[in-house]
Amino acid sequence: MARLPQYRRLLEVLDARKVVTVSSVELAEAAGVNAATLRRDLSCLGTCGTPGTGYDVPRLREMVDRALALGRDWPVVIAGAGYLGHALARSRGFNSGGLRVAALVDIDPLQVGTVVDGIPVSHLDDLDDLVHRHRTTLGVVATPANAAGDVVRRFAAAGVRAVLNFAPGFVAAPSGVTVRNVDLGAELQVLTFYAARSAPSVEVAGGPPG
Amino acid sequence: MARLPQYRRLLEVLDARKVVTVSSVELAEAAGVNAATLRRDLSCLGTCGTPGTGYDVPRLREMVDRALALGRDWPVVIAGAGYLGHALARSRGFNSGGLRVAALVDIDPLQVGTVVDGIPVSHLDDLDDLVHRHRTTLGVVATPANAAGDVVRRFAAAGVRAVLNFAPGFVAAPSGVTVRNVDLGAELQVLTFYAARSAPSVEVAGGPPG
DNA sequence: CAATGTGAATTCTTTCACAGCC
DNA sequence: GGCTGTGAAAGAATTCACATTG
Repeated sequence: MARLPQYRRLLEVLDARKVVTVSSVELAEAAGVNAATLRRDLSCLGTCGTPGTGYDVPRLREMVDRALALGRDWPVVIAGAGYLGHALARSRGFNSGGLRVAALVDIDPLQVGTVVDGIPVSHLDDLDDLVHRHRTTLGVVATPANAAGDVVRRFAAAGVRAVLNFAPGFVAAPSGVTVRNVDLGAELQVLTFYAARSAPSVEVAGGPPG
Repeated sequence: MARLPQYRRLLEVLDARKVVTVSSVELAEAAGVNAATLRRDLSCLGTCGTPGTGYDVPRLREMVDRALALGRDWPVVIAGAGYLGHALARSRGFNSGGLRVAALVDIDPLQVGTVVDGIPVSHLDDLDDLVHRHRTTLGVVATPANAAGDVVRRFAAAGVRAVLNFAPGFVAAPSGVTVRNVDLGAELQVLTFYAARSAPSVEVAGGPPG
């Protein structure tokens, strides 16, 4: 479910505030979804709430983490050490819940050999080596569009199981690999549509699973 | 439609290659969607293909641009001049088809006054002024999570019609404003789910319009 | 003949509404 | 009384299949 990370973050906040119990209505409102939708989402994780009371925050948080398979170590390799690669490497979302940016690769000689926030930048040609050495199953593409296809294939050949691609344009998934394409420019282009019509609304991006 | 920008990019590529005609099957395959889905998407723009032949690339491209209201000038203001703000300000997706990053704002004294790729970085307090001066209707939030709510409200107060929020956590839309929340960390967390189960597939992110 | 555009069917998602439990 | 979990209804999105058109 694409909404689980959203719930996870809210639970993190509640937990930090020592809130012990939360109802589906409260959590749903904070997440910007319908309460019934939230309850159905959570019911997929097994029975996790108590009727009349609500959800136990630490327990629910743990169940969400288990569903997302967080909690174990998830070393990530990012291809592309430009501004986007830097931003992702330093972001909390890529370095929490077991996720951890283990290495960056690039082809720019000025970048290769530098260290970003404690993470070394290696050459793209070392990708296979790095993936094996760090036991990496997740790759991220933050390169220009024309390099994306090649990089995804390299990730796949190295044995990565899933790739998050930020380069614009559709990249097909090599067999055995899940590829998720996120086009930041496209997100903005969709907004021009709404701004032109000016029909106010709230959206949460996240592709349908399948 | 969230897929129109995807089609737009493919048409751009075909146009550059001087391809004059394309069939729904070809275009759908390149975009990673079903041909019937593509045809229905395009039929919303009005009749634009010729049976027996296919779609005229330049003409279709123009129709997609019109549907997305591209072609006119879309000045964008980005809040947050960290690595992500830099990446977005320089990206082609934010600077094509009429879209144009006109200004950046930050609160860091080290950033304010600098120039990024020809775009000046001003102080957050000048946001209202900048939005009016550039006639901005689109805002982008690339700040830390704790600042996002405040910045969105500032954008709204300044009269922006739509905001793209990259800060994690749901930000509710002030009345009259469309807010699109994109959480890059969440995209990666969803991939852990697939990597753990290792069921290969391709996904294209993009929230359902609502 | 080849390929669009679209009713009809299918599938997926969201929401309602309420039985059951605390 | 309040709230969860879920069957059933409603609503969207996708896909099929074909009449229609160049």
